[in-house]
Amino acid sequence: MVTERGLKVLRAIVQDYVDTHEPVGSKSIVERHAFGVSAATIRNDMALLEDEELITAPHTSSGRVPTDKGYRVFVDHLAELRPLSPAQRSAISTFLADPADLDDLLARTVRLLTQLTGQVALVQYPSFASANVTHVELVRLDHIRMLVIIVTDTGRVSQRLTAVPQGVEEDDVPVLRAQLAALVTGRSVRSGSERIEALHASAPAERARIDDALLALAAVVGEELDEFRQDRLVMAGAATLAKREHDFRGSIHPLLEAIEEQVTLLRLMSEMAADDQGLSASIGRENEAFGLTEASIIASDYDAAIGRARIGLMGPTRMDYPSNLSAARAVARYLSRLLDEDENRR
Amino acid sequence: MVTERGLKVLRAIVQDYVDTHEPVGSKSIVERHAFGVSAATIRNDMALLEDEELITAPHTSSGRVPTDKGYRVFVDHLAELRPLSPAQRSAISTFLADPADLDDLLARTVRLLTQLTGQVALVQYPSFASANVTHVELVRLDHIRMLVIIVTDTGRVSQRLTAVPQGVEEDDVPVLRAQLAALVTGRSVRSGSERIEALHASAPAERARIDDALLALAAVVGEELDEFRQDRLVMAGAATLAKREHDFRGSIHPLLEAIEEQVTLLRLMSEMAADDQGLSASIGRENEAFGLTEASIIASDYDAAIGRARIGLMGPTRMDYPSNLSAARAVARYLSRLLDEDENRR
DNA sequence: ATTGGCACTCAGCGGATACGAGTGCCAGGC
DNA sequence: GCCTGGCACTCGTATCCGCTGAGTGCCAAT
Repeated sequence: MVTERGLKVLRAIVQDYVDTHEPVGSKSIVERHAFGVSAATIRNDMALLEDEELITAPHTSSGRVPTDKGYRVFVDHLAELRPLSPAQRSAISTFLADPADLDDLLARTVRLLTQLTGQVALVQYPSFASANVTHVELVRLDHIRMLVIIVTDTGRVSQRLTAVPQGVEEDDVPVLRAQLAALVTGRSVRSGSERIEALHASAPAERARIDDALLALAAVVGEELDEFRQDRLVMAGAATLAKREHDFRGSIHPLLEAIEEQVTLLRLMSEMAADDQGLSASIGRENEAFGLTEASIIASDYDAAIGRARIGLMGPTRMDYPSNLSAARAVARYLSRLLDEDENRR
Repeated sequence: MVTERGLKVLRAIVQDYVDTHEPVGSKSIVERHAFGVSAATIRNDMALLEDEELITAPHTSSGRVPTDKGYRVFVDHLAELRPLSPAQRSAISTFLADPADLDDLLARTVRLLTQLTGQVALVQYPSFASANVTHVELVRLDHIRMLVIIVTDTGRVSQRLTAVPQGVEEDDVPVLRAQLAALVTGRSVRSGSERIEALHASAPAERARIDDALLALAAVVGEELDEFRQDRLVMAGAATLAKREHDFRGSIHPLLEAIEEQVTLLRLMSEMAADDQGLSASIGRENEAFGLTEASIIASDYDAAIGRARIGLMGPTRMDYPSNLSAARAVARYLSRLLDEDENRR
């Protein structure tokens, strides 16, 4: 069992270690923090913390370093986040002012986050899976080339150029357009995609009555809708890793891999359990299943009109959790507000 | 003046150094390469090469290492590129088979290149500046939200969701569409963009006669066209850098920076002068103006229907030029062929 | 429960030494 | 005139050694 003072000692160790990047000893603790006790007492507490595997000594007779478990307890018992400076607050609002569209907003958010924290920033797109299709547009470019455009109520637009081998006459376009629209407009992306799948899976006899061109176009629409269902991620700040590679036991390779393999990070971010404030952290070896053992990821939920998504930060296990959590939360809140306004304006 | 054998010695030094990553001495040269002379003779040649600043000794009495200038001479006097292995050849064709569209093709190309060479791969999009606008489509989503779509003859499509504050009635859409089309269809991206600029710069009296909605939409079209004129780049393989950071005098930071700052790399790639085969290389300090001094970039032109563009590789100055140049050339040729076929099919 | 004291441990540092790969130069040979 | 073997010399790297100092664990006293 860890005592009250034991927790304070742990906190001091984490803070000092994050600051100095050096194992912290009992003496330096009493010097830097106003504990009312002597170094020897702290030593006793540290021995207990070591029993609990919250801290560890890199070598006999050296200062102590928090273990992953220690960081975990530290984060869970965080008294308070470090509030943002006024400069940081104003940076958020100026940086995110007047976004052109969602892409632009999230691109700026990710740059803002990496600038505020110096860490790799991750911004997850809100999922479009539950968005509703409002428009399907069909444009005939020439005899066989058609342009299919899909718009959802969340403002996402996607288009796809496709070739219809059997060719399409200009006169047929309105009919095809209406048929496609009947298939998916007003429906959610998910259900639209399912209907198209059903269409292709239907009995040959039934399918024979359907125009081949329609079938081909519907297939394209289906593919596009499936793309809507995939989560997306934008990132920034990878360059900052190079400066601090010794923070990652020498190799930033796993981190760069993860950055290129967006899928891993997406899964990781989705699986993290958030607290009541929407904040979450995954520390060190807790990420082992995702190929990361020397890195921590913290994330904060934000609310878009469509649903929740997350923004996150990835950095060394030994990161400044109070500041980073606080920055992530502040940006997430601001983002939610912007997206709500946006929703109301429509 | 460098003798014939001097050149052979330089070649041996570059090859061995790339292989072993260690300064190469006169003795090891006569061992590994079938020179018909003794180590002392090689030493004399090396002294000459050092006078020409093609090689240098890291410290007195150590083996020699090629200088940037040495690599340059090596590349310029490259007798022949190392031919690709059959496995590599077949990898190219299977990897690039049946691309869905240009984006897909280039995304695959970049992954292929990084896989073939283990370097960071760069693929420049062909410039759309000289493409011609074939369609402008206008879709009314609701009273104020309009969707503008632009298609070029090169198959690139782009769309933009925009709000027209004064609102647009459904009945007005065909007129507006026709007016926009008159402005830009059939014209090149460049000239279309210029006409729209002229429209906005025209005298107030004249502009007063133009519908406000049209002006707003034309502005959006103009912005999109400008975006067509910007070059784009896709990259892959950044993760491979981490393993080899000591190849870059310790810091891969400038490289990661360059990767995040795509603009720099784009400029660098555009400014490189290609030889008659379409190959080019920029070595070490030759890239100083772009913030890179420990890296080399090699590039190979490829022909898209629209015009030339480049694919490239970025790696340590001490890279395997014969193999990498050869890989880049092979992929570029294959890419050109695919894009030509594509053109013919239309 | 806390404290001062004390013996002990061990990483890091600087200096000394040995080693060896590689060079430059020279005199002699083809 | 070019090539070669030989030789003295240089200097980076590895190794050992002893020292220092920060930090610990434990104990007896408060």
